Amino acid sequence: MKTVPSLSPPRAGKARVISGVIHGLLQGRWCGGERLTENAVAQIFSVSRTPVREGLLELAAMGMVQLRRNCGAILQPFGPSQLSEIYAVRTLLEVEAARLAAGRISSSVVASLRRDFKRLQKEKRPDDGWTLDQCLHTTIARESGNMRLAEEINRYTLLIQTMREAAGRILSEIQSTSIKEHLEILACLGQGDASGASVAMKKHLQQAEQSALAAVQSLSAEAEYDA
Amino acid sequence: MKTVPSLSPPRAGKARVISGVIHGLLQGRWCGGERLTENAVAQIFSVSRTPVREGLLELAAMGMVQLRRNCGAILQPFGPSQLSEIYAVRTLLEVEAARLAAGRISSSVVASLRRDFKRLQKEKRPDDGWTLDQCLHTTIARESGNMRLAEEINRYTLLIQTMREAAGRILSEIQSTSIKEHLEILACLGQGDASGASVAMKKHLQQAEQSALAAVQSLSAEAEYDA
DNA sequence: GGGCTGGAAATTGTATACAATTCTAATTCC
DNA sequence: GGAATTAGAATTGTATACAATTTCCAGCCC
Repeated sequence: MKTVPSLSPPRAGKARVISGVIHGLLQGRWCGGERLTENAVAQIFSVSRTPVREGLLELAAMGMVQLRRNCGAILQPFGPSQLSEIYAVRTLLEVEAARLAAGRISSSVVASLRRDFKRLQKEKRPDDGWTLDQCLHTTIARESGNMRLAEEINRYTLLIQTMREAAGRILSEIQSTSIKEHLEILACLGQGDASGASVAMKKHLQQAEQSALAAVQSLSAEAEYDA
Repeated sequence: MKTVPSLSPPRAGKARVISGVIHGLLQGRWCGGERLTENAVAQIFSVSRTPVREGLLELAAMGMVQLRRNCGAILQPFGPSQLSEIYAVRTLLEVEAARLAAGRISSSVVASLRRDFKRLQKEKRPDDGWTLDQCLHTTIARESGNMRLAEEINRYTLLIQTMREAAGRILSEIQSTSIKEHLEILACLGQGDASGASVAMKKHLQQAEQSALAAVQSLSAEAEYDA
């Protein structure tokens, strides 16, 4: 029997908690250092404590909250300097991945990605740009040959993505001029140029950081305006 | 009123699950790719599904299992190559932390650690050696100035520690000759020599990797002998 | 015989109830 | 008046029950 798609899917609770808390942090509704008890979070999002606990565990793994027993979840401050720290670690990981991938990635994979970006360059669909960017980073991470490194990178990619979703559409406008950077990374990878790929990746991530920084600042400015 | 210390503390369940699964993986009782459902794990460790779920979430964050919905937790293979990957990432993070810390750490902190190691060198208590090693790594991570980087490093330190505990005493024998390496790191940090600190940290971690590798191999050999 | 549909079993996600611990604060003793 | 102690409240950890979904296999149609 076909069931009607239910209004609130069974595992919506945890996801709502996670994106909701991040949303609140990015918009400055909650400030760092504030303490949220499990019951409070449960009440805020109208779910039971079970998904709250799991959501808080994931948020702690993301570094957005700090769990101390019987003290509630302590919200970590989030602003430009935290974003900068995130990108510093991300850069460290991804530059290494690019270096390692340069000697291992197959030319067909590079060619395929290159084709996708070339097509994107003509068609201009900003939505696909973001997914394609993610795809490139994920592929390079995987092709580094170090699965543990790839996992860490994917963790950060997911963190950025979650932040994007939580922040709304504001972060999605920019990123379109970075196709050239992507193509440069791919070119170096195709030639097996490890140091070139490292440099290109570093440059790309520095640009991404600038974009994200501008977005976060506009977010907090908006929050201030609301207040 | 004083209560009698209970035999099974309330949050022993999650910890038992985590260390138990790691123990089983290290000893080769379970092999990679195997699938464990929540109910199965709950039965094995005689706890309810609640601590099992939370434990599996942490194990997934550690990279020891992979969670796929309605498929059970897939155990990741663990052997010398996985250990090598772990140390590759750990080295990447900690070398950067040492480089950053060299320009920021206060000389009094360096002196204090240096004194502790000097004392250890005379007294020869292998237990304290391990905790002091952890203290050094944690301190350098913190003094890097990048709290996100410090968190990631602590995550790996904790992972290694959990593996040590799960593996029993086997891993604790070695590590005693590394005091010289520690002192060399401290010397570079004291002089603000960033590149020297990087190199010294890298050397130290390469030694640690060799020790851990030997321990893991002896563990799997033991497991083979048992079979 | 192969592919598809249906439904039952297995599995995960959530809610609630309870147990144990820890924090707080008031009370009492010095 | 100050400090230790002890009841109470608040918070987290665990167990169990239920809901929803997914998987898997048997039966059926082509």
